[in-house]
Amino acid sequence: MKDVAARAGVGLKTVSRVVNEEAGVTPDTVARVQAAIDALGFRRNDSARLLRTRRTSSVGLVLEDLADPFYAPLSRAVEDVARSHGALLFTGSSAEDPRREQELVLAFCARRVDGLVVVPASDDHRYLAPEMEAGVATVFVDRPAGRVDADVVLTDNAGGTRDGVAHLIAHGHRRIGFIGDQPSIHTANERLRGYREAMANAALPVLPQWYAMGPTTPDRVRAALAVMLSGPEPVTALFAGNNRVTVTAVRVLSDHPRPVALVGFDDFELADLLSPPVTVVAQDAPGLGRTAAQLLFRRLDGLTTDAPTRTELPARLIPRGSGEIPPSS
Amino acid sequence: MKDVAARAGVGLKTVSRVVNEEAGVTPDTVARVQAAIDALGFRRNDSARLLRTRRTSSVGLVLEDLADPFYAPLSRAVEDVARSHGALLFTGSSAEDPRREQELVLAFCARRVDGLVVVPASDDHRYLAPEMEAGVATVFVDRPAGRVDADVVLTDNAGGTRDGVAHLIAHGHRRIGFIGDQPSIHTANERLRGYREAMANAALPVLPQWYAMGPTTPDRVRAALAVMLSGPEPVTALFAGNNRVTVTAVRVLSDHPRPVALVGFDDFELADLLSPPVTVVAQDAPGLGRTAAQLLFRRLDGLTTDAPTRTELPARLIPRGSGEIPPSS
DNA sequence: CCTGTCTCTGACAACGTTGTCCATCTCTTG
DNA sequence: CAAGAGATGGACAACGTTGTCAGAGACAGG
Repeated sequence: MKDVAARAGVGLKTVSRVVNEEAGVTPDTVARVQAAIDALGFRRNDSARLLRTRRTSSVGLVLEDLADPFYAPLSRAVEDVARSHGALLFTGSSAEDPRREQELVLAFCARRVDGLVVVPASDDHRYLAPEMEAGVATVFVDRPAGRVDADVVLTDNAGGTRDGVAHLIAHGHRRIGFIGDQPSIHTANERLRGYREAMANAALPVLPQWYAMGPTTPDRVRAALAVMLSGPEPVTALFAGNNRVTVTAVRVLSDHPRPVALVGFDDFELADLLSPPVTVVAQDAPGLGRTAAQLLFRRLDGLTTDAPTRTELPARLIPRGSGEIPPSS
Repeated sequence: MKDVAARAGVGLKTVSRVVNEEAGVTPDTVARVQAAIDALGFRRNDSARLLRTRRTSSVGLVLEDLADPFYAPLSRAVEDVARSHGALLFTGSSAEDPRREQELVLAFCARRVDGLVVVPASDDHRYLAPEMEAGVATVFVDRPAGRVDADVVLTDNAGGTRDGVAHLIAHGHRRIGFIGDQPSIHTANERLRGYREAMANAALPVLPQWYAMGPTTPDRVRAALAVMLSGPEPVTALFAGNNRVTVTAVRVLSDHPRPVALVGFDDFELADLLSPPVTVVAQDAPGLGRTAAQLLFRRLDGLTTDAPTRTELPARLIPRGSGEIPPSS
């Protein structure tokens, strides 16, 4: 910038004015400065600029896995909102590791991002309190924040599961299984709760061998399914607590002698091409991201200074076939 | 930092030394400073730090769509490499729009990223030349750079397609269709070339109605397929030029009276669960990202100052069933 | 006790911008 | 013609950090 000023024969501040398109510069001078800028290939250093203005026009996004088909559209939605507000996006994957989450968040804060969108991997975010007090707007998405008061955008996991299980009950099922993720994950618990509620609403018992919570690796899911499908009171339908469970269940059930109804939480591409097409309870991943980001910018722009809010987006049942299979004994 | 220094009763520089764990500070002083840091909740401002050190420890990633199932793993791989080098990642989606690509790239450069990984949306990157000269390491991935000399990491698109089409030929097909993306996209052209070469190698003719290039929306693909499958010389097999084409083709072909063999470029989740399971030519998306990022950091760390390189990663044929269907007339 | 060496510490400038404030110049108006 | 107003331009400090360099003690040796 110094060089540009020298070459154009003007003061430093005048160049700054031209670069920022401020008023009060003669067209003639503007042209001279512009020429110098082009000649020198000058590009403003935003780090310095932002050091001065104390706004970085960037937000940080921490999620579990950038490559996960559920989170990828979410991050794209956050990006789109950020772009429309002229902000750039830092992204990072926590890989479900609380330490990595914290590292990323603090690294973003050290870069002085204006705001954060976080899919929590931990249940204790007190480490964020000083940052939030210092003015870093923060929105948690998909899972609630832990021990800190902040905006939260969630899917109605319990409600969605309730609907899905009720759908199975409406099709005549009485013995329904549930396989969910580790109980340490909030959404997994909520879905289990929805399952229990739906069963209770229909005055149906839940046998201990009918539900399983834990890591959703294929072999664990297989094992859990084997238990549910055998014994004197085998399930005639399964609610799969997430994507990975659904996929494994499809594989297992296609080899099973008896047809078993299936509803899965989370939609996935090609669900309608499988045989039978898979009935799912779909979350609105882009909606989560969009809502969270919009909330964030509303705070950043000072349009909201209300107390933190909790938003729940509905999940939508999409009947496709596998959830409408009648019970068979 | 000033506050910390005041509170600890030491000089500014001493605090800086403690924060950076530099040697030459009495343990006693370190403790005092550390206490002040904790008490004040101080966190170093990296923007300022990096303004001084002229290294931002961040890289920018521009790709077509963060939410695309092909690019998501690629970006995750770039992120992992960046993390292992202590760098953070800016991401942005160009949405296949050259103007957006340039905006993003220049915004990243204004932030003074150390390096860039770019999936080009344009075929002219001369605008990057000044930045690269100024020291921004740049690697292009998935598609070659335009009018600028830089590192490039590609998939062997032509070779992969050749293998896929040869596979169909080996299974007895003589009339093979090809549906690809817009000719303005480099990979689409390469794949078309591979198709032509494979046919030529087997001394097979390629009728004009057997191949189609253009936007890969479902209805256009449907239309193209309808043409190929009708007439006096209908194709008995199809090579689908990308993911979206494959999916649409699966839908159309499942309704088709005559079985038609199918090989698709790009693997996708659940391809093995469809009936028939879909034979694909799989790219190594994480490999592309990893290779590109490693190349980037090798340059950043000064381990390589050679001329820009061109790396081609092989594509791998995965037979699953749909590509092994014999011709039927 | 003086000198030299070594260790620890701090003052100061610099990084590249922008905000503040003042100087100058050119009009307009009384 | 003087004075005021408005437009234009520049000097300087500041943002929060680090690199450079020199000062202040401590300690050993002559």
